[in-house]
Amino acid sequence: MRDRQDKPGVAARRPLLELVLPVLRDAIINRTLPPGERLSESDICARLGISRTPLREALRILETEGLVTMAAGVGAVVTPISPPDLHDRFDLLAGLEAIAAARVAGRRDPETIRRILAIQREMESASRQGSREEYYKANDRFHQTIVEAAGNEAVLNAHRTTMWHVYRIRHATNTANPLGPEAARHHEAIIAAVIAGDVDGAFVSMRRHLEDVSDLVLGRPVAGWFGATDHDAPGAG
Amino acid sequence: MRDRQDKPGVAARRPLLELVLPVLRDAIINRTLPPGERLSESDICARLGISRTPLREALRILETEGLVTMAAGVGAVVTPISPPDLHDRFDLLAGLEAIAAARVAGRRDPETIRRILAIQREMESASRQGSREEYYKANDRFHQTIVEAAGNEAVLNAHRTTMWHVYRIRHATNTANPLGPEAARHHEAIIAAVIAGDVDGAFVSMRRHLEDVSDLVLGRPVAGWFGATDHDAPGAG
DNA sequence: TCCTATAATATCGTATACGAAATAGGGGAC
DNA sequence: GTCCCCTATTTCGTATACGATATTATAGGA
Repeated sequence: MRDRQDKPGVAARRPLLELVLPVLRDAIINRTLPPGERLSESDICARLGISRTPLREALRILETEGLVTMAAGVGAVVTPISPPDLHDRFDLLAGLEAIAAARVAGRRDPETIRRILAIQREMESASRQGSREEYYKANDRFHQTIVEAAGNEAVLNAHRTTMWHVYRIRHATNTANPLGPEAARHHEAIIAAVIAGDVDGAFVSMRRHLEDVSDLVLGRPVAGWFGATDHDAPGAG
Repeated sequence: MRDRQDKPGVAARRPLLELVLPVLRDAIINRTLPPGERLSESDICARLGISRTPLREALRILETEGLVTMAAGVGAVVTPISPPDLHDRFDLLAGLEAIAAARVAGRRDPETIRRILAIQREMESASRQGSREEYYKANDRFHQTIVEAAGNEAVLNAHRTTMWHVYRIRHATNTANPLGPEAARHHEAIIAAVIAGDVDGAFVSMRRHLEDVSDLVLGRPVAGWFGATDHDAPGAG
């Protein structure tokens, strides 16, 4: 624990919170800490080699982000996954990306458009080659690029937080849902609106696209969604 | 400090955090703690009669909400007000309420429509009587009702957090900007779309309305906006 | 007079300690 | 055999303590 930089020269003064928070967050997102898992403070402290003070600050932040649920006197739990909650978050995502798309359309920044078109070509290429992995990565970049290009910190933050919740169910949906050609057509509509500077068009087409994705993803529940309960353990039934 | 409920009967077990967080948040929103104010932990602890442990948890939450800015080793500061940041947040607000309006339009719940129309009449009445106070209150209810009626927890949360930032500049804008007749016309368009079940129409008209409000509010900076700095003290210049 | 370096002070980050509530386990009554 | 109650242990909420860093004040020199 005492192995922080002894030289306070360049990059010293890193609160343990900043070390611990991403670790916990990543563990929750990638299901190392599965939904419903009880988070014993002493256990985590021992595992991470820190005291409870910075850990509790991290838990409070995760609670604010919705990744952890805390009950007074009882403790912290990795927020269980609930389809209604996810539906709400996808809706929120639609609003966030719609605003971003509208802004990008309003700007018509050539560099941004160039980048989006390049990603579009990557998606087409991946689609032709049947490379699902590449396709999904490019798809992520497509959305991420638009949100970043909007240049709105508040939207970007809300988007990031929302995506953490989406990522948490990715492992179950990525392979399950072949959201290929429809998505490509939607993307074309969005891109066309952006290039044309059609603000309302970009706004509406992005919302519609994400609502379709939401229906596609949430309309097909996958085993394991409800988190670690005893009666749907892997291999059971 | 030892005056918590001795009877653990009904509503015991209230962490100090839950007591302190709203107090600090309200103080920031209503400018009892003005933008830029340094938040000395020991001072606040003494004033509130608590120890630093729950206070720091509250500060971390406020930091996540964007109301407080913390620098490692330096401490907490009430986040200064910045027009670009506010612009971003108004944009976010537009996306959130647009999604809410779209959902409300999709539902066409009679009770919700009835309520919205009632608020609309209140606004007209207040407008005729020139009662600015009543008008603004009804206006708040109009937006709040739509967001709540959407029934989306994620959107509601994001909206609440965003509104805290908006409230913080209310005192400066409420009296300064006569957003009367234009807003009324916008509201009519939104209501019409909701009643007609026109999802896209509600989505777009709500966004447009809030962008106009944003331009109106942020296009006219008011003294005091940049918070407590020495060189723009009241009466100066 | 202004700048710099050094020392004193205040404040932060983290660890630990303590009281209280919740949970778990065992024994007894029905 | 089942249910309930009581006790023991764990875990949480909060306070306090300590080392380290940032800030401020002070004194010296240019």
